[in-house]
Amino acid sequence: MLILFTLPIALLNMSKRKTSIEDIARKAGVSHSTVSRALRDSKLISSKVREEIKKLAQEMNYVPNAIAQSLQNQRTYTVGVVVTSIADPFFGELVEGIEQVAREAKLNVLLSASHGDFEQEIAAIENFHYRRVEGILVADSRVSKQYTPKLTQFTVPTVLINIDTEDQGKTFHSVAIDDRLGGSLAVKHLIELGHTCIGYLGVGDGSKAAQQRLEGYQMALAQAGIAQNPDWIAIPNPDHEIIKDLDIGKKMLPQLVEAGVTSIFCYNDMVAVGALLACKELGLSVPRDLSLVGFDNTALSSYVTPPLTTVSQRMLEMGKLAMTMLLDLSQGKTVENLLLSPFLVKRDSTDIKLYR
Amino acid sequence: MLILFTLPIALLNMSKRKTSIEDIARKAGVSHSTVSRALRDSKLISSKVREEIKKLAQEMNYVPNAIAQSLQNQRTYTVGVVVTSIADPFFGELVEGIEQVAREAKLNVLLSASHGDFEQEIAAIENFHYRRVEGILVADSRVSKQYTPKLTQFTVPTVLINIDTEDQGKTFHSVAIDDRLGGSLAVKHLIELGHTCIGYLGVGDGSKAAQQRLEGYQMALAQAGIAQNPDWIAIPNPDHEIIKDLDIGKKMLPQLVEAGVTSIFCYNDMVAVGALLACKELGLSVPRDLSLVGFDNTALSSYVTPPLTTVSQRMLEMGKLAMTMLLDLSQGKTVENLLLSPFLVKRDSTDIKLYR
DNA sequence: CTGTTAGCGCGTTCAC
DNA sequence: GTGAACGCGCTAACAG
Repeated sequence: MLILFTLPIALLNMSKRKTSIEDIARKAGVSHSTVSRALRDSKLISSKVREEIKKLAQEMNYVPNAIAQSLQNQRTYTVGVVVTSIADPFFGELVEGIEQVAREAKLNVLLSASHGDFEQEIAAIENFHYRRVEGILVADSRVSKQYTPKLTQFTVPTVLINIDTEDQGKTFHSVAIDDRLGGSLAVKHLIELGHTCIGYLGVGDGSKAAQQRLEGYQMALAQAGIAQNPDWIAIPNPDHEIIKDLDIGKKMLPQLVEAGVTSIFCYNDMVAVGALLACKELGLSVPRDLSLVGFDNTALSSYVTPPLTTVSQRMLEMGKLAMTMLLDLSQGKTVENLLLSPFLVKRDSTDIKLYR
Repeated sequence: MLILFTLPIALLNMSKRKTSIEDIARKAGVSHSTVSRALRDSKLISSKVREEIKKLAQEMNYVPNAIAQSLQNQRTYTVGVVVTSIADPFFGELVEGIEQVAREAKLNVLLSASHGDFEQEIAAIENFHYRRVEGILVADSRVSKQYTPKLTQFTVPTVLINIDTEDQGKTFHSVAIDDRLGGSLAVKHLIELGHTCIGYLGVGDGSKAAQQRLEGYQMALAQAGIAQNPDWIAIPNPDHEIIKDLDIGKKMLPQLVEAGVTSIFCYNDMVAVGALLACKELGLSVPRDLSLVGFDNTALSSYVTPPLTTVSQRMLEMGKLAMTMLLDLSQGKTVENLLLSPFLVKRDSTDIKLYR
């Protein structure tokens, strides 16, 4: 009878359930708390039995159970990260940065993709909450403003990345890139090269980035006292089917050339590459006939011909800073929102204006 | 006395600790198990108190504790993923695929980067074990063979991605790309275009991929009955300082041209782009004077001029398949290792051989 | 239908 | 130095 009962239990233990401190306690003829102490190098335990228990644990290849520990410690050593798309090299860099400093702080990263969908973003964050993460990072949500009501319930430190937080409460913190400065840098560079007919080639989403880069463009022109021409600004109608940035660059370039610009600041590298391709079709030489500046400093920008002058986003750094901020936050420190300054990367797609 | 004791506890509850089913049970005047059942829609509970409890839970904005549930269920609904670098767009795509099917299966993804370091890979996997993940995915480890001894201890289903498993035991499973076939596809394409002097431009790491792509090249030539020339194979000395793939392409191209090839199969897109740049410097036109084939089908390949003919890796699909395999595994199904067939993407860097 | 009890694996008093 | 007992939050078995 006794055998009939112990057999299946033993089988279960062997097959699936991992060894616990109770298992090794039984084998060592001590109590489970002695084992717990021995494994944690408590000085209360005689060094003799401590070594013995450690050896035993090794043999039974014991692996402590983080779940049980979490329940006891009230700590999960986990942070949650939400990005719109993992495949986007941009967010890849960002997550890399986050993971690096998380790892140093002995924290693990739980990753979720929202695909730009509001529902999925909320679901991901609630799930993180459910799992008791110790911090949350949300990157580049376009629907961020709808967050506020739902998110204020959350007690977990949260930092938003590349989201406009000007109108947010004190609940959230953020690190973002200064797109206005970026646009301004690009245009100033062109001005320094002697250009005065400078175009802007943008995209039609209503994003904060799009708006601010354009503002940077206008600011730089105004500061230099250069007259602005509406025909030099090309932005596709937002009603249009969503087309790829590359195609936007391709299709919109001719009208700017037509309008007489000698240089163009493009919303991003993709648009710039599109413009570059269009130039080739038109028989225009870059930078001889037309100077082009991109934005983002994606890997792409250095491999096209000619390599693109562009504005660097520093996503890796943003990830590191955001995670560092999260760490500070969970230690009760007060933090300041960060607005990172992008910088110009000069390559070969820009040159001094030729007077022909 | 009683007040002195309850006050700090109450404060603690208010400040940090989230509301538990016990909290809401107390407020509702029922037992905690009644609350548990009500929340889980047990039919044992009268619909009246069930609704009442649910409303109460809502008000106290109760969020169940996944940790406590895990301890009880013996399930974590978590899988661990190890990649060498998250920033690499390649792995970004892979992880995207993994996350997509994980999400459908209600599983969360714990992400770790190894940076190609053996120690870190092991550490990541042990950490996953410690956290009781329900499955592990490891991508592209070059030191995979050293794994076996350590990893056989693990009972968690594990699938290896893009790792040669021919010599591995039955403990692990894998999905990988057929590099040999890929190389063969590329070269066959060149043969069909009339080329007979076909070069191979490779890299000097001793990876399985490097070796098998070269084998594919040789196989295709042999099958077509085309004579092989050692001078048409350019592979940098592995002793050299580790240089970037792009530079390898740039530096090694001239010697192949010298040797008289009319087309080249490059180890990857990066090498091919390097070769492309070198061609420009030499005044060679691609594909007029020289046809070039890459490997990987990175975003890059479609944006250079001319767009690169290349072999597609399908990382997104690999991620999906690997995760699906993991799911099957944890359901006790028997699975077969997968060897994915890459396919050729024809673009503009290859053309029929011109007789001049 | 509902309450009581036990237990998931572990850390931690509090006694001995 | 060591063991017994309790609690972390929850589910499930067993009583009523």
